[in-house]
Amino acid sequence: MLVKNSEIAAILYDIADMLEMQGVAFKPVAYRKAARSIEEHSESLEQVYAAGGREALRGIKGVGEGIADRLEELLRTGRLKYYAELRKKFPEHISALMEVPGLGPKKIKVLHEKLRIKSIDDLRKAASAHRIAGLGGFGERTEQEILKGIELVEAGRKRLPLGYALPLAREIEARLKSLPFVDEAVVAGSLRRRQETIGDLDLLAVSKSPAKVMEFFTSMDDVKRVLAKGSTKSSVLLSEGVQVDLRVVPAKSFGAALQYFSGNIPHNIKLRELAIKKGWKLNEYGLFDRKGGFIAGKSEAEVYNKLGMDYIEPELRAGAGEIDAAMSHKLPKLVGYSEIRGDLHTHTVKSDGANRLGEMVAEARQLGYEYIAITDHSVSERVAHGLPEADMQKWIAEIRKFADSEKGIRVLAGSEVSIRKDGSLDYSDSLLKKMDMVVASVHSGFKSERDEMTKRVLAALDNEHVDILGHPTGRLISRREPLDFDFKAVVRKAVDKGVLLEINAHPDRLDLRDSLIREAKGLGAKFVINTDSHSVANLSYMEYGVAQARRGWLEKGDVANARPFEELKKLLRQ
DNA sequence: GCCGTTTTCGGCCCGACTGTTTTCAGTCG
Repeated sequence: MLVKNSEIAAILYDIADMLEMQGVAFKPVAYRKAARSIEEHSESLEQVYAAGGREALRGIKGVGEGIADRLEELLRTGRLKYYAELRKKFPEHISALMEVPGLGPKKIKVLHEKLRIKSIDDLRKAASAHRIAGLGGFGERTEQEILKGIELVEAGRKRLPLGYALPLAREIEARLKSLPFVDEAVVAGSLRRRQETIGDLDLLAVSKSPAKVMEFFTSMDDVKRVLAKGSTKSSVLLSEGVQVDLRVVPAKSFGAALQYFSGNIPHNIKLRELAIKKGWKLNEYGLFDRKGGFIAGKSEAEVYNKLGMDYIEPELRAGAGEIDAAMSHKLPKLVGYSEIRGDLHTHTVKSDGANRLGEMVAEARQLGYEYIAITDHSVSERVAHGLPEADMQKWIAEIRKFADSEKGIRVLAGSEVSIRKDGSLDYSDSLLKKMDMVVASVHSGFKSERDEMTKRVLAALDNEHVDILGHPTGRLISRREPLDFDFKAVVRKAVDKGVLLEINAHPDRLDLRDSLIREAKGLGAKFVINTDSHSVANLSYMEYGVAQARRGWLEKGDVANARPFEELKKLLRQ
């Protein structure tokens, strides 16, 4: 029996919803906190429990005596009586109703009790038949909103990968900035934290004429529906199905508002609790003393400093220990977006890329890089036109020849070599030895058992020619689960053998994920941020990889390709 | 149900928007 963290979290969220529908106070918050922290925990609870028992479960934030009991039962038996009991009180599909915007536990409770509504289908029928308007607290409008809400649910609003959401948000930001009555416009929310996926886009603007800004925003060409429109805050749904929220504040509140709208929620709650302890109040307008006197708010740094801590970079605002670190002046000095000096994992038309060697190198030069490694696929990647041994041999020679004629940028010849089922590599040692750069990656057999996969990856790391472990967990965001292997064992081996762990910057991968980066750093690992580019345009993905590294608390010194070539060389295996 | 340089008991973030309301509850982020 295998229970994934995400499944456990889903059960806890479910419990929270049901408790809320029963009108239970505070417990829902506690269950949600625990669910969230389990979701974000890098190690599977099964392993946590196997290794450290109940005490180890208690060590997870938000898990106290009560929830530890629930988890223990769930992990031991695969069932949870408490959950089953609750489920009996509610129809099977009722939690689906929570997905409908505008419906929360209170309204759902009324709908269930008065109209016996227990599914989206029931809801649609009741609303269409006008049976909902007239119910206490419900009216004509609510009925219409419910019908629209059902449409939204069924259209399936998915979370957007960072790499798709950020350009879109920047485009809207630029539109706002171009307005004469807008003094400032910035991307906030989970986008500013550079979270790997984004639910909706949040923007913040400064203006003396908020009404005009609201008017412009809600009547943009690509607005499909206006979800809310107020004097300082509006939400719209764009035609491509993305929700965008915009808030306007006065200049003196800009810092406080930016702080507030950048979140995340646990981070903000902690800050406000700190303010309360000092007898103050923190909201989006500023930090205020007992009498309502303005203490800070113009800049974010001001707010953090007055609360007794160092400025915290947005990527760190996850409620994962950053506030304690900021108070004791122990925050990392994060690797900067402009500190990357090269890309060590790229493809060309020789295998499955879209651009030629010369074009890739020209673009790298354009980006100001000191070096780039060309790493086309190895033989067993048939669909990716992986090169047979002899062809790769020639290709390496060709790249070398090209490299010799290039001034001002170093071109390294290598390959992204597939790790076979048995842990051996796709090319002979004699060929690997000739390469400047060997990126070893798993491309097949993703479903292998944990032990087998662990052995496979460990064996690959034992090959003395491997420089980098490519996209280590193999996950594809919302499409493919990460490989199951003993992460600690793999990291320890990589550290021992001097293999760099890749942070793959492709928006669909972002692999390693933030929590694993942090864990690996704790074990002494060194990293490299690569784009895995299959075209010149892909080289710009580097930004997302750096964001991921920053979310993993990495400093410049942790990242091999933030170093000049001579230093990088020392980090690579000879 | 969780948690503690104000607490092992008594708190638990805060404000905008909406709709159905004559002063506010529910939802959302």
